Amino acid sequence: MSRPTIAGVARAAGVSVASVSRVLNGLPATEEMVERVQRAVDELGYVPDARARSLKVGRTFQLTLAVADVGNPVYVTMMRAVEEVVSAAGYRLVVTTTGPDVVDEVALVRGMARGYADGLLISPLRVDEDLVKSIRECEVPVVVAGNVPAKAGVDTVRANSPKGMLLAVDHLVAKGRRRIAFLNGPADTVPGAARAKGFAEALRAHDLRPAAVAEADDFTFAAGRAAAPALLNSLTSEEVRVRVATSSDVRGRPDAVIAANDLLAVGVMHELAAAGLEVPADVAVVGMDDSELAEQSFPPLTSVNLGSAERGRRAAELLLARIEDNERAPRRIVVQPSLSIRRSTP
Amino acid sequence: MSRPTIAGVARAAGVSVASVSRVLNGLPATEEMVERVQRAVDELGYVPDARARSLKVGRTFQLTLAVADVGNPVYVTMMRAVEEVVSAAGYRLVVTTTGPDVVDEVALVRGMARGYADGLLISPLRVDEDLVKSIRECEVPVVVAGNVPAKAGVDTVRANSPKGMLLAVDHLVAKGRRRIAFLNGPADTVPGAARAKGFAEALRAHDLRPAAVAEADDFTFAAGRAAAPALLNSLTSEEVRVRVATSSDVRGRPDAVIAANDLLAVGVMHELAAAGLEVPADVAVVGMDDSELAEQSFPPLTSVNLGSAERGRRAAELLLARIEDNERAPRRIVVQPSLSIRRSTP
DNA sequence: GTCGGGCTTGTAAACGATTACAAGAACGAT
DNA sequence: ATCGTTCTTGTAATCGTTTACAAGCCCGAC
Repeated sequence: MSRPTIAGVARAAGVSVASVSRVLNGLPATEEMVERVQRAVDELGYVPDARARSLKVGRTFQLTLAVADVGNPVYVTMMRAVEEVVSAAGYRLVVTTTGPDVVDEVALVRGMARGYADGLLISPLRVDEDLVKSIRECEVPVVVAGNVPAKAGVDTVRANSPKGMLLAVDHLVAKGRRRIAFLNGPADTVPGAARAKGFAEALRAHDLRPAAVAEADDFTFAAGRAAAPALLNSLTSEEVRVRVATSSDVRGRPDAVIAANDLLAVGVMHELAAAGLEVPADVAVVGMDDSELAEQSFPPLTSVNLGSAERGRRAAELLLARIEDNERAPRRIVVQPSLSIRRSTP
Repeated sequence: MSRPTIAGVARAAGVSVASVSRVLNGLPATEEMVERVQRAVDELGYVPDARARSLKVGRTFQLTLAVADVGNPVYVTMMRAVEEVVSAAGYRLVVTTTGPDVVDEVALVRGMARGYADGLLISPLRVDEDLVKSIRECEVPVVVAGNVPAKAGVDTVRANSPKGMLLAVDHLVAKGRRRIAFLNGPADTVPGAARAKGFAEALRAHDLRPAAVAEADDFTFAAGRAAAPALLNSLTSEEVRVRVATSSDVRGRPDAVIAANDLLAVGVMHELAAAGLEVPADVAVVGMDDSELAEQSFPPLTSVNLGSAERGRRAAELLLARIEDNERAPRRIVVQPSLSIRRSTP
């Protein structure tokens, strides 16, 4: 009844456990030996126990991908890319969710003792001393998809948010928009900070001033909707000021909104529609991540492709390489963005 | 340099490995013993090896959730629910993707030898003899979120698609729609077959005939868009017929479309917009699954809630119960649907 | 004072694989 | 015929835990 072990197979085949193991691992053996073992294996339906195997060989053949929110479509893109690379290398991918708090991430990395997986690929929203420390001390190789200080000495693959932001602003400006607003996620997150900085720089490069800036509580659709009214209210007060000052065209109601990710952008579009404003005629909207949601949303969302698929792929490759050789110098890869233009911009 | 083992801790604390193990597992020990072990553990930063532990105790404390497509938002809902239940019970959740083919599912179940996880929760798109057989023979408990024959003797949690379909049709009829079309996913899948049947029954219950039926290659957004023209073409030919026949109001261009899931529904909405038709004024659209996408889409999508969160929760509970007691009689739970009305219907 | 009972702790045998090492078989060359 | 080489196979140690069992200790009761 109980599952057969290698000893059972050996007994059934009338050979030693070592021989069974050898046949199963493709080591040289005689025709007849292979034949006998194979028959016994088939007959008993034997499958090697992964636990025992990994205890002995010191590897689990599992890799963990930790993301903050499975509901964020950007992780779908990334996950697909990671999955492809790691499964080609013979690993199983384990996906876990950390939630938005850095303490959860630290706990995950700490608890990531050897034995659960052979490597960890983490995309942290917030980074602090503790997290960096726990990553350095982690017993298994860790690759970060995101931005951690170079001195952490860890492999990283990150996006170039400022450049991406510039692409978005370039595009909007080329289409004649000058009153550009920004809906960020939490500014105390790594991507939030990077995008805030990028937005400011990009506007400066065009000699523009932000039409409005708001900050959502989270990188989610709901938070985007919730924060949008603040953006809309600030529009209103801008409008008031315009009427008083009759200023240049850089004042007045924003004619474009850039959101820090696609979920927020879609949230904004809903609120714009609720306010009776048309996209892109009245207000153009640009998202970031170029996730599947960008093409599914209506109108389809112009979005900055921050290379999530490529980041996933490169990060997975880095992880595999480090598992191979833990002494190699840490690499820091930056993936360049591109812009996917769709109908939410003119 | 290398990771400390329980033997190292024992040496450092000047006690036996058994004592260390006992302290770590909370078995009775003297104050002083606990103290010494604890200090040694802290000092060395010892963490038990999960592999060795699970080899000995025969459990991995991991549960696997296998879904067909991580990009389908319905699985996000389900995954969240499952995660909550299993992590409360002290298990880690491993999510894997099977792809749309039944052979992949069979391979997954077969390869699910004890040692990778303590249980499997699978939501198969297609079910055949082989799959049922592999599930019955699987060494770890398996719970199916979906419909498999009762004779398979396996715990299942499934949705009530026909009832859900009826809710959708009831709603559309109540709003005065009579020319109802249906965009299904592949009819050779379990949900595809159930929904086709449900749609036919629901229309019959209202003495209506289908305005049009089309079948997408997949339950994805892209497949939905690709299949929509077929639906639209059939609309056109219907329209032609109407012009010729001046028939009753059950003929003519569909004034409502029900899609077999939210992704397909959103795909249809895109094509409707491209054809210059307004939702819901010209055509009402109803999706199924009531996933996050339903509220994110524009207009927000009326969708049949097939209870994915509850299904996930119940399935996880069933799995935990079966792990507890593998002899209990298999249960077959059916979760009742409800309708989430949004603005894609009048 | 001795003996039995209850605790605490240590010794050693698992769990199910892989693999170093040694022994045995086969075979060609001298 | 004997020796050495090579190839195959088996024996046993090992990975890092848990846990059954035994041994030792302290204590109170007779």
